[in-house]
Amino acid sequence: MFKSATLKEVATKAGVSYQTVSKVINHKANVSPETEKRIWDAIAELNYTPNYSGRSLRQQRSRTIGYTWEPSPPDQTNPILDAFLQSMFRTAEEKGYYLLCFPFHADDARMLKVYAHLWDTGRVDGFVISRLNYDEAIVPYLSGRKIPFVGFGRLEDDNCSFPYVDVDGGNGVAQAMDHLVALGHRKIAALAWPKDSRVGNNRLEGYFSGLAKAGLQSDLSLVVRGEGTSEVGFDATNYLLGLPQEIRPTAIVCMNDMMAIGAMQAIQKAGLQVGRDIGVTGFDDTPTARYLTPPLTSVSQPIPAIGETLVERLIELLETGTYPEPKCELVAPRLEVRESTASYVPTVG
Amino acid sequence: MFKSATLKEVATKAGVSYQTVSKVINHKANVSPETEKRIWDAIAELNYTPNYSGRSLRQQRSRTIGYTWEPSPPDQTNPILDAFLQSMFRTAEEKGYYLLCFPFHADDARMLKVYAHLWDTGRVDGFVISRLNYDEAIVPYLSGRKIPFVGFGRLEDDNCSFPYVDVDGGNGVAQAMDHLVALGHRKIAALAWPKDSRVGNNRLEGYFSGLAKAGLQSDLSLVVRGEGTSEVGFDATNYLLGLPQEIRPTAIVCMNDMMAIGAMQAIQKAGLQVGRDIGVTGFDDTPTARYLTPPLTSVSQPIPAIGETLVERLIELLETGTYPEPKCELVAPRLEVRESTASYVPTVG
DNA sequence: CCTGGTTAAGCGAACGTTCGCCTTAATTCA
DNA sequence: TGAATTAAGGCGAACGTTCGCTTAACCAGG
Repeated sequence: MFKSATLKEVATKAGVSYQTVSKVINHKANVSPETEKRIWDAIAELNYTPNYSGRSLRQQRSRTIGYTWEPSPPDQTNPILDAFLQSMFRTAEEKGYYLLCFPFHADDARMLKVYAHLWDTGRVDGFVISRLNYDEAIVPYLSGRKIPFVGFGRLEDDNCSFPYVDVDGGNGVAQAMDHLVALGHRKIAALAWPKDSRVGNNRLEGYFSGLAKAGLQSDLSLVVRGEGTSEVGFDATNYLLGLPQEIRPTAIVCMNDMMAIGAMQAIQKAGLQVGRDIGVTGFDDTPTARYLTPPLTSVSQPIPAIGETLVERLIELLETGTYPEPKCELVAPRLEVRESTASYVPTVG
Repeated sequence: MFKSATLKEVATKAGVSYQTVSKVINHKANVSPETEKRIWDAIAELNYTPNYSGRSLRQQRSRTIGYTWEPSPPDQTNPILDAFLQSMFRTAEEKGYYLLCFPFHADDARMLKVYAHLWDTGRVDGFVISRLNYDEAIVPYLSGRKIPFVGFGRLEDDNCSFPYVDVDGGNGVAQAMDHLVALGHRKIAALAWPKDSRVGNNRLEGYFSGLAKAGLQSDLSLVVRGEGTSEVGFDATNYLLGLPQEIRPTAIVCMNDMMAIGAMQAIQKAGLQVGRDIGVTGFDDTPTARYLTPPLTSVSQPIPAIGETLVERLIELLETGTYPEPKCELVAPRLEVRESTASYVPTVG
């Protein structure tokens, strides 16, 4: 391992004290132009790079951000992970920071220990956290210890007690509802997540507000809940298709793409055509959504922008000590209309 | 920001010098049992955690591993990313290391600068690299500077010039070929990647070796190349289905799942049944593979084991300075047989 | 000729460790 | 009894920075 040159070696070469070199590098110097040039020349010649450990020891900061996430189950792919991570890495690097990624542990106590260790050792200056759900233990822990963090997602009924950026899932689903209503649909079902999912409930609100806005009655027999898998979507849709004609839905709004995929399979298996006979919308705009037959209309989240915002805000918090305004932000997703909701022919009922 | 206690505070509390505390922590001490107990008690009471910067400054090592990867294009999902990262994080943590993840830059020179910066500043002790292709600039760079690294994947014709773990893609495709031949297929096509893809060519070798093993002639008009997207798979399959009956393939071996998906769509659009009329195999065993209709037979890579091995080897290299044996390793993938290759009825030709 | 203000740079100290050598007192052995 | 050995722990130094105070030289104004 070849060590890089140190301040002292640069100083010797330039004929100044090493502290002066430090000042020049940090643009805090009061030096003559000639001296400064000599110093910069020496730096270039020796290929000097400031040592990270020395710097962070002195400054008491690591310029490192910690992040972990709950891995997808082996039978699913996290469609946003790659873009989310890259956007955070890029933003951080631009500001001289890097991300330290650490493993997820399902055991809360174990997980908290890892957060604590990274902080106590001074390996990180703060955290980005995601997968916020009702029972999140990490938020009170970090808040209580005054450890800086920003969240991707918020807690239930949280009145902005910590800085976060979240997708307005309700808004997204409401957009899907508006779209379906405009196409002429009047009986619309929802495939929802279990009741203990905060994200799921938030999205589902858009379903009800969409109904209300269109002046439609909500019928709870048209709301089916389950884990967001394609099997659940398949089974739930079979159930919906078996309902009596007068209440059978002409469109199905799904809280994620996996359930939408299952719904489409069930519809096709029943001999119906997705889009013309029954409209289907998803949520996430998974990369595969556009390759399904027919391509799936889905709500798309601005993931790269979110990653960027999160990191920017955290760094600002770290460097100024105050929360940037607005402390909490809700960003609107966008509906990507495709053929799974095209060419619906309303029957005058 | 509450600082953790320091060695000195612990020492004061225990009534010894702070260097002695350090020795106790590092199990290098010659101290009486009573003193040791006093020290451990003080450590527990003050909740002391060794400072990371101080330690790495002194030891001249960061216990940090750098990793970056080429992000998937926005219309695709990297099916192995999540599992690969988590397996590396876990293994590293067990050994007291963490991963520093940094952004990918398409510009080689820019990318090299980031690697150099992370190394020169002492932020990382070594790297894991992936996406090895013919023109990989990073391998000679790191080798030349004697910077420790291990690779996921190897270079063309590389006689183990650096430590790596790679999937034996040819073996995987050969398994698929054996399977198809056993089912009675005699005319088998391949959907391959562009010629400049090392990974793609490696997989394709399994196609030719599979043909040879079965004593079948290879027909280059049955090998279609293109970017590994579902569109390419779709178009290529349409072409194959249009071939005259005597050479038209009864099975299609695809070098990834995306092309297999396109192939299945083209087959279904032509009114044929995947599995019974034409067999299709993929590669990657994407989580969605099992949810396609019909479920896709695909070659599955032991990703978590690879991540684990890579990190273990790198750490061993870092700590001992020598390459662990075997320096280079090729692991065999496994064929997951599903319905896309089921119930084929060979017609006596 | 002295004062006070710049300008340019030096210097000591500190951040929290680890490492190797040194000291002290007690013990052992001939 | 005196020298050699051992156990237990102290001490100085170093890793590479940054920070704040001091200093030396120079200059203009009274």
